[in-house]
Amino acid sequence: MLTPRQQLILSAIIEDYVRMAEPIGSRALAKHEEIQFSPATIRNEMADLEEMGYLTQPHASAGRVPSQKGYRFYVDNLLRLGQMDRETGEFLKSVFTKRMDEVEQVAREVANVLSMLTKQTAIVLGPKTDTEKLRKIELIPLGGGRAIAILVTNSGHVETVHVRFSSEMEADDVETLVRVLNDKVVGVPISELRRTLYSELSAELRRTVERFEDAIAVLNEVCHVPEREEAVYIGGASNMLAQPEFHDVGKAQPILSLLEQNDSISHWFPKAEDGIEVRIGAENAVVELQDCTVITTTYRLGGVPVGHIGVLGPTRMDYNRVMQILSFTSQALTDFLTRFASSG
Amino acid sequence: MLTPRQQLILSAIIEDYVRMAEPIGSRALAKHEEIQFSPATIRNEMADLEEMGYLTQPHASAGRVPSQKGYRFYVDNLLRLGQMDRETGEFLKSVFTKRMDEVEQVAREVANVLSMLTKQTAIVLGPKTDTEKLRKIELIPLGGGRAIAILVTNSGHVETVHVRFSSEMEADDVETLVRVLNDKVVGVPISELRRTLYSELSAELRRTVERFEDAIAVLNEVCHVPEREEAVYIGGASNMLAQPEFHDVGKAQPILSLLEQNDSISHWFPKAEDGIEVRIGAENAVVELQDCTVITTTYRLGGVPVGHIGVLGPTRMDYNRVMQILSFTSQALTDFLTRFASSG
DNA sequence: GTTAGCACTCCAGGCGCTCGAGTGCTAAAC
DNA sequence: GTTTAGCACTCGAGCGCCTGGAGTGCTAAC
Repeated sequence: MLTPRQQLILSAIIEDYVRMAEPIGSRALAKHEEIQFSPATIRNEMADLEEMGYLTQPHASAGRVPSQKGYRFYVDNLLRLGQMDRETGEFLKSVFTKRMDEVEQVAREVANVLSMLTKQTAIVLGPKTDTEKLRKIELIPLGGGRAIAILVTNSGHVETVHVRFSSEMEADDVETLVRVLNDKVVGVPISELRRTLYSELSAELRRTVERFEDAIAVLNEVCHVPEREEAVYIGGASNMLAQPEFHDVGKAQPILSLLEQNDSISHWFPKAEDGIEVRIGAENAVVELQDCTVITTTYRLGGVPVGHIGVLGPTRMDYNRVMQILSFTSQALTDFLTRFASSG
Repeated sequence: MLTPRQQLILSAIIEDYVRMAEPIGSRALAKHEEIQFSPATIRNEMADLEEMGYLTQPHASAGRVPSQKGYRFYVDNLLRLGQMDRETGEFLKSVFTKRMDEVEQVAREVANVLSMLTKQTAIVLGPKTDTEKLRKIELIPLGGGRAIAILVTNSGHVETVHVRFSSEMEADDVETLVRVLNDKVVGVPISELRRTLYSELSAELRRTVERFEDAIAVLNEVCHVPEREEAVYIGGASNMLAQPEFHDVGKAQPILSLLEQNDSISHWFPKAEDGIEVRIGAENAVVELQDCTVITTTYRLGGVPVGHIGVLGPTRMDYNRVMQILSFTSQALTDFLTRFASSG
């Protein structure tokens, strides 16, 4: 375990390094107000900290740089999440007072604001609409064996899905199908869609619809909706380039390229159910992120996690500030969605 | 005017420079098969070409680099758009044989494929849905003075818009409104929506609907649909970083940052109505693109331009190949949309 | 346990050198 | 007159050298 003094020094090194982006020497540290000992003492402690793996030295006559283990210890034990500065709080609050009718717009806005405030790359996942209940289904035939199914949820979210079937359906059949669907399916959560449709509808439809197979085909494609990938919104990917660690294009390119593969993001994105998750360097599953930190958290609707927000940057990151901002934003977004859903 | 020999040399320099990304010297040029004169002759011609502004020299003892004027002359006079290589053609064709039900999916796919094939950044705008005709309008009340209007066009495109009004509307009124809307508006192009609604509906609604103001509020918000920005899809923005001219992060960042401002893109994106448009360097209106070339073209639906595709990269770009690919893709996309619309 | 002092290490950056690629010019060849 | 060979010249990239400064580890004194 680290002595209080070692913890103090580790803290100071990390906080300085996050600001300066350059190795921190003993002399510089000694200038801190809260550090009352001489450079020599600091040097001794630094040597110990390095031996224990919390610090590294880029080369013999340079200052010290926090290792991943160092950051980890800092995040786990040293960080005291204080109050966020008023200004940022006010600003964040103001963002959610705008009129935003569509969830998509909200998510985009959050991604932008997060990236602005942190000067890093922000990622917003979701919200999942799985748990939302269906309000209405509409089926619009396009002719030529195609149709669009439109699903509206309680909160006013709209999903559309194109369906195909082998032949023309009779207008009567379509009407019947829509009526039956709406009878059975309104109030059912999207995630339950498949089960409900199969268990409750088959019999009914077989009786009432002439072209039974087509009706089933329609159902089948409608059932793809709950299996869709979560939507992904990215803000400030170019902020990556402003970080000194990515001044070398070769370092930055794989990461930006990773961010372009939208559908892979939800695979490596840490999705803790609760609280704030911090993945430092090699803790990330993906090779491209070995020198990055991803901090994420959840936002909720009706107490249930429905999506995630996160910030991506170099391991040299202002953990304190980013965690404060994420935590605040998550709460604000949760509140917003709650208002949104209840008024909708 | 340039002599044929000067044109030959300019061509060769550009084509070599596009491949090598390094200044081209007289010796290297003389190795070309189609160039039959000695380095000394080439040097003389080069000096002339430089004097006329078609070439520049990074420094006194370096080779020559094409200037913007040089590229412009090349594109206008020297480029003979030949046949695209079979392989690329086949690949592009295969892309459009996939099942793609939603225009959005098609656009995304095109952006990705274009960026892959050109190894540059690809941009897809649109398609505009302005000229599409309405097939159906649905109005789904959400309670609390909110509702969703769902507009389905002939081709199966779905637009949704959230509307608010001062108070509850009666269920009867909603029903009436929907019925009247559908009566009057089916078959009308989206771009004519506002005009049609105002000229044909006011009177009718005043007679039939109880809460006239609310109905008007709904119409008003529905009318925002045709005024929406065109959708923007970007593929391969990170390819930018692979170009040697953007190995300096400071050069690349402003461009990537520009690409992130989605709504500004349609302002600087060249939108020729016809043929292929090439904007070289300072021909671009935006400062960020002073060292870039943007090549764009149109795709159509029913003979009318409905959107644009383009490729963005450094001025040192394989104009020939990119123009071939864009031209082919534009045609393929036009064909696809035509099939899409006629079957839908 | 802490600190002052000192010798040591190592990198960044400036300087000078060389090498090679490429030029422009001149004069000879065609 | 046009083309080409030859040559002197220029310039930057790359390498080695040096120096200054920042930072360390160690030792000895407090």
